Amino acid sequence: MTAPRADARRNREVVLRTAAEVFAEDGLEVSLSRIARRAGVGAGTVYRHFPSKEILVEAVLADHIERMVVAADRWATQAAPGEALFGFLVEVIEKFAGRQAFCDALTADRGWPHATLGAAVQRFHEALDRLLAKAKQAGAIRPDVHADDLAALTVGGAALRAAHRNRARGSRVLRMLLDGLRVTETTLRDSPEASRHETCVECGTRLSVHLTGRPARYCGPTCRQRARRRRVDPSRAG
Amino acid sequence: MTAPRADARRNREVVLRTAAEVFAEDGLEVSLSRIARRAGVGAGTVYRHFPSKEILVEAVLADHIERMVVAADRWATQAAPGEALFGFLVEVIEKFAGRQAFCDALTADRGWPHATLGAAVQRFHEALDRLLAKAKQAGAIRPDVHADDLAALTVGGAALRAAHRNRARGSRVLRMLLDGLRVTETTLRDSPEASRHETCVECGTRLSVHLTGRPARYCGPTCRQRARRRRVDPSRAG
Amino acid sequence: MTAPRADARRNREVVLRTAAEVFAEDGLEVSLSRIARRAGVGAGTVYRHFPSKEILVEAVLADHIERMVVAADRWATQAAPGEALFGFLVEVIEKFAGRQAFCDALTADRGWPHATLGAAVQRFHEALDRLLAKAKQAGAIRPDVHADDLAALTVGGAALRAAHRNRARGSRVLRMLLDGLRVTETTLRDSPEASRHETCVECGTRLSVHLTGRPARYCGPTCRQRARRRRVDPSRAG
Amino acid sequence: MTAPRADARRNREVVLRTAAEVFAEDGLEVSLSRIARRAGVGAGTVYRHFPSKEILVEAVLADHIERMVVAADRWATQAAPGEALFGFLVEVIEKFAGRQAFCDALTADRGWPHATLGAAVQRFHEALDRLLAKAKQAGAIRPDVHADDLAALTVGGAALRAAHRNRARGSRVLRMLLDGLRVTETTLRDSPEASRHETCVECGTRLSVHLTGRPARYCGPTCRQRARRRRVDPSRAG
DNA sequence: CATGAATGAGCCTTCATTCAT
DNA sequence: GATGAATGAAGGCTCATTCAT
Repeated sequence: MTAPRADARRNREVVLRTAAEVFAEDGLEVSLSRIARRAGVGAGTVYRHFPSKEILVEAVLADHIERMVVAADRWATQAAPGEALFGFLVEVIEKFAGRQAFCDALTADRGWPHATLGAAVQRFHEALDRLLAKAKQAGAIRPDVHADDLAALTVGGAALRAAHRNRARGSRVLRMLLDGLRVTETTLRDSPEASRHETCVECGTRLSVHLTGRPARYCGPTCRQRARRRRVDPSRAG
Repeated sequence: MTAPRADARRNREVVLRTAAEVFAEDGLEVSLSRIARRAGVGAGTVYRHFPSKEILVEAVLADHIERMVVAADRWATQAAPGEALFGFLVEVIEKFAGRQAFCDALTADRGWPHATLGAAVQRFHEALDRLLAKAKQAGAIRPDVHADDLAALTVGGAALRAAHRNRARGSRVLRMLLDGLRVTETTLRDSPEASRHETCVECGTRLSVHLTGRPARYCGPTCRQRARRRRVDPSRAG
Repeated sequence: MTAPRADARRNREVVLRTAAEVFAEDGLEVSLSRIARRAGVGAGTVYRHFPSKEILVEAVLADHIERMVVAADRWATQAAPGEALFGFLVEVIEKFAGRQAFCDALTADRGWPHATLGAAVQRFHEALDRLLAKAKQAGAIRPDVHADDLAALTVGGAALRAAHRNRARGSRVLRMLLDGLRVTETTLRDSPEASRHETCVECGTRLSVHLTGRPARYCGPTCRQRARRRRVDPSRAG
Repeated sequence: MTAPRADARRNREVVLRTAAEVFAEDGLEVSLSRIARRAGVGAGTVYRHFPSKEILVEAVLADHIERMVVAADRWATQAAPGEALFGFLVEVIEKFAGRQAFCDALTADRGWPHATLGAAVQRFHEALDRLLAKAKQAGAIRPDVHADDLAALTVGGAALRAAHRNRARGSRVLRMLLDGLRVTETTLRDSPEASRHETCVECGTRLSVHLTGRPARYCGPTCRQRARRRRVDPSRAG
């Protein structure tokens, strides 16, 4: 009863790992038979563990995202808050550079019919949020940055890295961009912590200044509501 | 001689426009028959104008890139150098956000067998280069930025914009990143124009400081050679 | 009323000639548009003169076969009976070598839905028959050879010529074969003119010898009937 | 390891046999789906065994040619040299009559991209050569006949048989032709074994007679060289 | 009448999925 | 459980034929 389990589990691992390799090399379009052949198993075996190609794809993506969650926790315990956040972002970007499908998974709201991937993405966002909160507390990052911003930045960074023909310069540009998120005198003055905001805390639109009354934080009810929704149910965000 | 041409040319336009829409919506994988159906023509008509799917894809991509070239020239004549460059970058990013395939085309060196697309990309890079040169002359951007950096930034920016669930915040993050390229006191001090560099002008690696001798500009022979190649033959870049 | 006729007729000729060339070069499978393009006309013009590809094919084949009929008549008037027949056979074989479709037409009973080709083939057989009759009268060919035999020999000869890698040797083999049809002492003894036959005049099966009664000419009622049919209606032959 | 093989091998056989039938009936142009339907399998199954239509075609042709090689060896061991050769020729002709494509394969030098067919044709020629050599030794056939002549004769014979509406008469004509290859007093006088040749041994052109010097065997250096090439490398022949 | 663009059925081929072995 | 053969629905592409210009 336990003996065959070991075999099966190992097969599952092999298929998963092989699929990840092949997807990374040639995209999600590769045929299942190629994956099966490279994994050294029959097509039927793939189907035993992953009832459809879509499920296999999701499993691969979820697996990689879970690894990023693990990495996030590692950074959290092994580096100062600021370094942890930025180190993690760079690690994700490097890992996902050139793997369009993996990036898509990070932000895709819908289209993935099974829950596995959604849950992994959820955990990824939470881990990112934890790193971000600590970095903010430590004053290592602008306080008006959201976790969503970083998730999107991750995707953009990976695309940038993949697009730059010169790896070294790609890294340099990336560092320049990330440095823009660190606290500066200017950003401090603009941050939500300052008593009076010049731009909408939610979308950044410049606010008209009223000398009387409580200083405005949002450009209008739309952004106020949006920020409220996030506070109530962070998963819905947007 | 002109009579049938009118019909045919209009059909060609319709197919091209429809293909662009469908590609943007569902990616390059959509079937030609779907494009044909949506364009209101038969499959054969698509093939009359574009002898293979690959050619159709390239035509769509090249068309969009050419439009960006036109936009670049428009910005060049209608705005101050700094605004022209940044306005153009934002326009490209907004247009290409969510259109992975279009972005791929911008940086793909090879793999597109027909010359049309390659030529369009070439013109795009040249237009970008012209805007960049003027912006540098006007002191509106860090002088250590290359056209390649901006092309990659464009791709990354489009990905970021597409990835951010909140359009407004996506724009804000983007603006933050682009602002990082503008000249600041710090960047001035780091620029190649300064007498002594702290980082490699080519790749940004921190340089060890030697108090004697001519101040180093590169981290080593690799980067020095790379910069030289670019000066000699800008098209090879990298 | 007559002016456009001239144009049209010329176009018909051009298409017919071009089609013949292209069919000979690349087989019957070539697309009509290629023929039209090479003929310098539009596809519609081809269809004006030949309402379907099949009809065009038949027209080409019939045209070539008619030319052979003309050639047959030329040989009949310009050479001695024996030379006329053998010269004609060689000419047909040389012309049709390597043109499978043209050969098929010579013997195909059915499958060509329109009458044009059938009529041409009929005339070809008649012309062949006339040459054969004269040659027999002149004693230049074995008297037990039928027109059908020669038609089939023509097809086989063309195939042989096309199949032999060495043109000169191909011709030699062909000559050997044709010489087999000329009268020899042996064939004379076997001919129907001899009073007693050893083989069936129709199919060549050896006859059992009966010392009494009228000597048999056929191996049985089947062959007797077949010979009779040919005498009554030569076109049905077989 | 052997279990599924049984099914698969049987399917392969069925497809091969069915394809042969259909090709024989309707030519090489028939669609694969028709073959699949008639074989009682799905289109994909055909592709599993024959990765492209071209490969299937070659497999069918090679299969039939190999059978002829087997038949040649059978004749060689079971009949006197002369009968073996002529019996074999008749068998090939009867089998290939009406199967244009099969005949084409026998003489096509190139155009078949995969080696299978070429190898089979090679073996066919070698088998034919062995039969021919023995027949010559036995004095059962004119000594100036080459294997190439017989290959071409085979093709021509098949075409003749297919073209003749009357099977029995077709056979008779064929026999007449083949008899032309047997040794006669006349041919003996013309053969290369005779001390003085009147025609070129290679191509049959009449030779001008020189009373002095060694009697010529070839009409010129071209034919002499050709004969020499054949002696050195029979596969290049031509 | 000529033109050549439009049509759409059909072909070869691939591949996710099922199922007999 | 594993295997890999079988299936059949698309997809890209061609081309005979029709029809607007």
